[in-house]
This record gives sequence, C-alpha cells and structure tokens, in this order.
Amino acid sequence: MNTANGVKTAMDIEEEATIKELVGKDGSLEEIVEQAETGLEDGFLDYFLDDGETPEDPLCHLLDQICKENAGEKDNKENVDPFGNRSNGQQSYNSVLFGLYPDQQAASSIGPIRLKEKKKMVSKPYDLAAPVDASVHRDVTAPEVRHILDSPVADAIDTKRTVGDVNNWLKLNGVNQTKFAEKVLEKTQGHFSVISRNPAPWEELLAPEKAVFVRMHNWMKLSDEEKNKILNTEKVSMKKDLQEKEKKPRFTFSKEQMVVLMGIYEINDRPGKELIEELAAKFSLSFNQIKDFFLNRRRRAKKSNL
DNA sequence: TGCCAGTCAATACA
DNA sequence: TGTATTGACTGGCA
Repeated sequence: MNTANGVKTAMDIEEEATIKELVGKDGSLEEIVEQAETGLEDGFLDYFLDDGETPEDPLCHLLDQICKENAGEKDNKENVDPFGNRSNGQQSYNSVLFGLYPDQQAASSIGPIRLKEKKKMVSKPYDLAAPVDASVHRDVTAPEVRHILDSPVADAIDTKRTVGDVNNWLKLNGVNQTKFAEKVLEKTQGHFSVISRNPAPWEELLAPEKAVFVRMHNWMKLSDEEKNKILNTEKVSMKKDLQEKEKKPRFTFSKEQMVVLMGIYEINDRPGKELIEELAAKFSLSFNQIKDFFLNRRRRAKKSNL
C-alpha cells in the first residue's frame, strides 16, 4: 500500500488487484508479503561494504595527442605548454605552476573507505578565484599534463560544489555533458549525469568515483583556454571496439511487470531467492533480471535519499 | 554465492 | 538535441 495513513486509495485497490492477478495468487497481498519475508530469512540482509581499488586510467591518449601536436611545432614555439600557451618566463613547468593546489603535492586521500572506518573529513572550498596563469607554462611532457587531471588531492573535495562549478562552466561555455564526460572524465554522458545530479559526499565515495571528482576538481583549475584545448582535441574513442559491436537492445519491464515488482518492492525491497525465482518464472524472465531489478532499485533509492 | 558500488550504454524524455 | 533514466554487466568482498 502506498498510503502513509493506511487507508487504501482506489489506486491501491487497483494495484492490489493487478498484483494478485499477475502474481497468480488467489489469496491476498499478505501472501506475497509472507513470501517476501521468507526471503528475508535467506540471508538477503547481509550487507557488505566495498573497497575501492584502482583509480581510473589516466587521460593518456588525449594528452598524448595534445603533446604530439605541440611537439610538431616545438621548433617554432619554445616555451609553449601542452595547451599552446607561450611562456615568457624562466620558470619551467611543474605541477605547482600549472595550477595545482600546494596540497596536491601531498599524498592522495583517495583510497578505500569502509563504513566502519568513516571519519569526518573537512571539505576544502573550491578556490575558483585562483585561475591558472597559463603564460608561464612550457616544455610540458605528456605525463606532466596527465598529472594535472589525475593529481591527487590531500583534502576532501566538496563534491556538490565541484559538480556545480563544472556544470556552470559547461553551461556558460555551451559544452554538453557528452563531450565533457568523454573527453575529460573518460566516462559516459549517462554516468556523468547521474553523478552530477546527486553527488554523494566525498567521504562516502570509493576510490574509482573519487578519482572522477578529482578530475573535475583539477579540471576547474585550468584556464578556459586549457579546458577548451582538451575539449577540442580529436576524439580518440575508447569505444572504438564497442562501436563495432552489435547494438544490444535494452530490455524494458512491461507496465504490468513493473506494477508487480514495485508493489513487492514497497513491501519488501529484499525479496528472497524463492520469490525471485517465482517472479522470474511468472514473467518468463531470468533470475538475474529480477534480482537486478531489486538491486538497482535499492541502490538508486539509497542514492536519491542522500 | 549473493550483495554491493561503479559503470556502460540503450533509450525515454523534455 | 541534450539530459535523465535504467537494465545489465564487472569485479571485489565476506
């Protein structure tokens, strides 16, 4: 029942009828609840916390290309950084000059964080008032440039603010999510969309997703010129192989299936093995499809409640 | 083995 | 056309 006060609405009654009809129970919803509760005893309440591991691969191919382009022009453009900025000074490039916070020279804070090990982290405000002075950069190698985006941060990143800054920049500069996600983050548009709509607090992120925020954080410290250089590089598709693959149509649960599954989910979001098997048989779907439905629902509900 | 977070990618939606 | 949603997959963990 969806109503908070326990009074059934017409929609509830209709939904119940549909559930009964589709699940094939001649009894009541209570029967489904009973099955769902049986499922609870099957160990579905076990919770595990995951450790993160390897950070994202660096932006090697993109940055390699930037540097190749500039290498070809090197004879005529001494003291030019990977973004084509001329240097007028004696300083050679280093990560500090290239807009890194001093704290970023320290060890990374990216690492697996278990819930039980959670500790309050102090969020460092994102300092947009300290743009990179691109004029002092020169002789930058690909690994140095790569270091910029993947450069570790010592303090917690304010994920909401970082995402907000990135989105504002994208809007102001007419850059869409797809371009930014693929060229800067090396992620898909959909992934960036999910992250940016509801960014989890830094301390709750595991290493892989922290790495994405580190990239955004470091990205925001580049000058507009530097940002655009990266955004406008030739697309080196990481998905070349994938593009050649056959398109796999995505299955969508029918309205009726959704009614039943959501009805059960509202009663018990962790149905047991038997109930999942029963539902799979009823809908002629696989066990994994039903299992994944509940898995995804739980995860997304949890995220949206952050 | 099942759950989880992270992620991809198809597609629904505005 | 750009963004949001979501089914499905992967690898790590206990």
